[in-house]
Amino acid sequence: MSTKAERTTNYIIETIAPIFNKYGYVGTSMSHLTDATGLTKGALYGNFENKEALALSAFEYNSKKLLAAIDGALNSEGNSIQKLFKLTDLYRHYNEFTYVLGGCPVLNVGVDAQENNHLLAAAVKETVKTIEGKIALVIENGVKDNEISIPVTPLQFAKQLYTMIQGAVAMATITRDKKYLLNTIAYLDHLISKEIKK
Amino acid sequence: MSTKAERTTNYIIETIAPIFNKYGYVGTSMSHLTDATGLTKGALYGNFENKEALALSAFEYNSKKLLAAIDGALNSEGNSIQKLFKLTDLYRHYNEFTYVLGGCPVLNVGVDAQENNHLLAAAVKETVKTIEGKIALVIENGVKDNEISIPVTPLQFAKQLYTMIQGAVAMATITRDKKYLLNTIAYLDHLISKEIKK
DNA sequence: AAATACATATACCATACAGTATATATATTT
DNA sequence: AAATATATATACTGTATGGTATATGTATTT
Repeated sequence: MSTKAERTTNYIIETIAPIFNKYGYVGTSMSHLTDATGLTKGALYGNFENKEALALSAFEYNSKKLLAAIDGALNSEGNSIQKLFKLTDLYRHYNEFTYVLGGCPVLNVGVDAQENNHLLAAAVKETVKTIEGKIALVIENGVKDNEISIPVTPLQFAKQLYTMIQGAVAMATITRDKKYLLNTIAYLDHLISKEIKK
Repeated sequence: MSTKAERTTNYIIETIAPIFNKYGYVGTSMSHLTDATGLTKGALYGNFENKEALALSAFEYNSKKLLAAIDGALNSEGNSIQKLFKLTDLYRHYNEFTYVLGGCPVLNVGVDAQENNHLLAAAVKETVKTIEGKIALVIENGVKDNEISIPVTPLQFAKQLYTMIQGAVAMATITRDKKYLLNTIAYLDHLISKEIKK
């Protein structure tokens, strides 16, 4: 059984994660957090050193959820091509998926923290690297198994793929229009089935 | 000859534009702005109604600079394909271009203002629409002149193109690695010359 | 050059901010 | 159940925030 503090800590993190993600590091105030959690500053500062620690935990929480979803797609049954389709499927519905997270953590925190919190910015960079690595691994196996043929290295291709996906995420976020996701994913599915599949 | 206030107003806008773009709407404080301009709050509030008006003017200033650069590319001499290459050329060096603006205004303000300032968010949306329209026009003329062949409408293709570009901008911003821009632009140049050029 | 209009600086609001010391309440152990 | 350890609430820092009234300074007009 977990201690009271552990449960409170978890409750705080999952409650504030979408808030930091939506309003950004500077845009989120401690009163935002006390309001949302129904706890006092005493409770928050009893479980976290400061605002920065709260924001970092919030991002890590969202990042883990995202990475778990990506893992779910890329470690699913089937060959490499099928795994990539599972990934594009995730991003086809990324709007709904990220709703509870308060938006895309990579995009929101990545852009927001850039000049406002360097620890957060570094954490996002790390998440990006992890995601690209996961995609690259699937592609690498696809090449090994003679399912996939690409003109660049697996990591390079993974970066290209993820860049296009994040472009759709960015545009959908900025314009609040999920068609960007739908159309880009349609394009990527075409790319996967017609261009890289042997 | 312009009045003193006009000159001061212009000086304020061009000085604060990169600051708002870098630190965001909430992340930028009035003391940031007085420090950067060397002026007092009296001067700032004498020329602008409030912080929001300052931020809107700052974004409009950056937006105009961006649109002017895009116009410079798309209205250059040559056929439609050549114009598109001029556009990709702009984004190949987008890092250097946006340095004085404090980063990409579409990405930075688009993400930052989303939940923090709805007027700003709407202004970015408008800028996106304008950019997509400009690109679509060039593609439309290319189709008319029988230079270009695309499987979707010109506007749809323009949106796809801009989405990929903004993906590279986002990734380059988040990771501070301009290779994303170079590689994506290389891919787009290939796409233009091998896929859509007749 | 004097009078007037305009622009900027100063000094000040009230409020919100992140953070803390300490008291009170709640779990956990004995 | 009592004693102890732990967790949360309260009340309070000092500072920074956006914004303003007014005084001072600077252009522009006459």
